[in-house]
This record gives sequence, C-alpha cells and structure tokens, in this order.
Amino acid sequence: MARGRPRSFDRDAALDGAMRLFWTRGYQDTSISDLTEHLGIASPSLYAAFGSKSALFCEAADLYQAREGGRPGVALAAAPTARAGVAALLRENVALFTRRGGPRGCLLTRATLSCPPSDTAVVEYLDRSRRDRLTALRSRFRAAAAAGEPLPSDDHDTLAQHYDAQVQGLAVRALEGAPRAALLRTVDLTMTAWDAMTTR
Amino acid sequence: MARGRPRSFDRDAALDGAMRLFWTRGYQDTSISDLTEHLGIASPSLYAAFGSKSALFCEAADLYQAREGGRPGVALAAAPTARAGVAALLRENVALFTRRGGPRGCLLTRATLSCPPSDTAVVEYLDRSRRDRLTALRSRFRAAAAAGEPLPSDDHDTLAQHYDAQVQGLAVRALEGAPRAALLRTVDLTMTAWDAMTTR
DNA sequence: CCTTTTCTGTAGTGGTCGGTACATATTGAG
DNA sequence: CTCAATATGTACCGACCACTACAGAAAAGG
Repeated sequence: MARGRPRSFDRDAALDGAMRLFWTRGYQDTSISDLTEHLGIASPSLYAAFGSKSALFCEAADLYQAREGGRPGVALAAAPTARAGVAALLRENVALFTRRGGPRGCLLTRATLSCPPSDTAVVEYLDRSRRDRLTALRSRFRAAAAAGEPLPSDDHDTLAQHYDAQVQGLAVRALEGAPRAALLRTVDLTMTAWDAMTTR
Repeated sequence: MARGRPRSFDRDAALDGAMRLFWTRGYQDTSISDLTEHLGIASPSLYAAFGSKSALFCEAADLYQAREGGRPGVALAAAPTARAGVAALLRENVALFTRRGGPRGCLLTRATLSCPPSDTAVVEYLDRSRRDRLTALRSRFRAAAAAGEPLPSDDHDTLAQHYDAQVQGLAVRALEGAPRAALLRTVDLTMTAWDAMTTR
C-alpha cells in the first residue's frame, strides 16, 4: 500500500494554514501565490492534494466549522435553556471573532460577501452552511418551546434569523476593528432585550 | 471657457451606472472592463473623468450615501423620537436592500468585507463612513435622552453600535437572498425588544 | 535490479487585471 | 485660419490570476 513517492508535507497542517489565510484575507483576495508562499508548498503539490482553489476553500471552511465554529455551535445545543444557548453562542462567537493572534471576524461571513458569484461551488457551500446554522437555531427554539421555556417570540423561524443576524453583525463589526469589550456590551444589550421580552 | 473637445458622455449618468455596478458586484469583483462595457465608455475616458478605480468607487459611494442611503439617514434624524427614528432607519434600509429591480444589500457593507486591505483609499473611505453612521446614531440618542425619551440603555455608544449592527445584519441577509417580509419580521422583533426594554 | 505509481520543482499556459501611450478628433481662444 | 487644450478610440503595458505540462525524484511491488 501507499505506492509512489510520499507526500512531503503534512496535509492537515497545510489545510490549517490555508484556513487561517482564507480567514484573514477572504476568499477572493487570497491567491494561490499567497498560499504557496505561506504554506511552503508549490502549486502543483497544492493542486494534487486539494484539487482546486474552491475545493481547498470548502475543505478549509469545513475545518473552520468543525474546530473554530464548533464551540459556538456546541454551546448553543448543549446549554440547558435556549436563552443560555443564545447567550453562549453570541459570547463564544465574540471570543472567536476577536481572538488575540487570530484573524478577526468570521471566515464564512467574509467569504459570503466577497466571493464572486461565478464560483458556484463556493457560493453553494456557503448557502448550505447558512441553512445549517438557521436550522440549528430553529430546532433549539423548538425544543425550548416544547420544554415550556418562555421565548421572545413564538415565530421560531424569525427568532433564528434574528439571532443569526446578530452573529453576522458581530462578525462585520469585528472585522471593522471593534474591540472585544464593545462587542460584548452589545451582546449584553441583546440578552437584556431577551429578558425584557420574556419576563414582561 | 471650456476649451478643448467636450466630453461625449454624461458624467453623472456614468457615475450612477458605476454605483449600480459596484452595488451589484462589490468593489473587487467589479472590473474596469465591466464598467467600460456597461457604461459604454472606453477606459481612457473613464480614467480622465474619475482618476482611478478607487476614486471612482469613492465618488460612487458618495452618490450612494447621498441619494440611496440618504433616506434612511434622514428618516433617523427627522423622526420625532429616537424610537421612531430607529424603526424608520431599519425599515427604510430593508426597503433599500430589497428594492425590486435594484441591487440587493448595502454597497458599503459589501465593500467593507470585499475590498482588499491594500486599497487604502477605499478602506479609509469606508472607515470614515462607518464612523459617520455611528455618530449620527449616537447624537440621535443623546438628543432623545435630553428630551426625556426613555431608551433601552443609557450607554448611547453601545446603542449606536447595536443598531448599526442590526443594519449590517440586514444587509448581509438581504445579499444572502432573504425576502423582504422576513427582514421586516426581524425588524418588528427588534422594535418589540425596544419597547420591552423601555416600558418595563 | 526494473517497473509502476505517486509526488515535487521548474517553468510555463492563456486570460484578466488596473492603468496608459499615442495618434486623432473636436472644441474655444486669438 | 492657426494654435492650444481637452476628449476619444485603438492598442497596448507589465503584473498577477488560477492552473498545468513536463521531467525528474522517491517510494512499493515484482
């Protein structure tokens, strides 16, 4: 098994580096030259390992969602209440979007607004991941309602879109340079609003 | 006066077309070839009239803010209360971001997430316009507080960032294809939250 | 050993990018 | 009319894009 010359680089490490680069610069503004330079891998090796720029991005985005975006997602699902879940989702995302030494903002939001419509593979990937996020939120609200938890609204779909939009807004502001403390203050306001709508 | 061969196209109309194109495709994904083709103007004439791609974008963004973004801005300032101002700001922006036959989303938000950091002129322009938006919101809240209007929070800066983020979230969702009615439902939720926080 | 398979480095491919040199055309000034 | 000034169309610039042809290197199977 494993005939032929062995690969001279760590595929997972290369994917991790590609993820960081796409996260930092966005999809369109990250060139193959940038990748080959930062990863120390010549382009033929890159193409042999990942296929194309868009396929590499999709794999990098998978890694982003599994490792980085995983924490907020898990926090939403694992919290005992929808309120605690949404609060944790927002706070974990703020931490993720403003991590010291890490790229700012959200890899997916940035790609959504910067990838050319002609790159259908990436556009479809991003659309799918957005639907998954909304579904996760919606089902969390449905479960909470079934458990008798008071919610800001009975319209779970609108709730899901509203709180997903909060995350997107945080991502845009983080990229604009808003400090972590400022983002957390608006998260506090969002949760104050939740309480005001549920305890009245 | 006005020596030399006269310009053979309407500069304002060309600027309007450029604005629509930048709005539709973003900054980076709108090429000079796209512009020359859609405007019917060869590139030397374009450069003679506007200087460079980034200068053309800044002029187009000025036009966007004056004509299109002007309505939401005026709505915020002109409303009798901060609450009515914020509600009008959000609803006017939803209308703007989902206008039939027009580009979706916000020209500025899209450019913020898609313009390469190397294009400092555009980056600085976008940063300035963001600060102006926040200032407009902040001073509206300050005026409301001085007039005795109850607000969701005494921290006017956080309020400004929160409601500006609402607009950005709406812009991202509009670009993702969210229908106008769905955006308006989340605006209703946002204003329900305002009322819950001010009337408790 | 030799062959097959796979990867690597060099050196490109055609295409598009933002921007421009240049000759020509069209105006007002004198 | 002549001249200076400005705009136009053609045709091009070097730089960069995503991507790849090709020859040689490094492994396993025989």
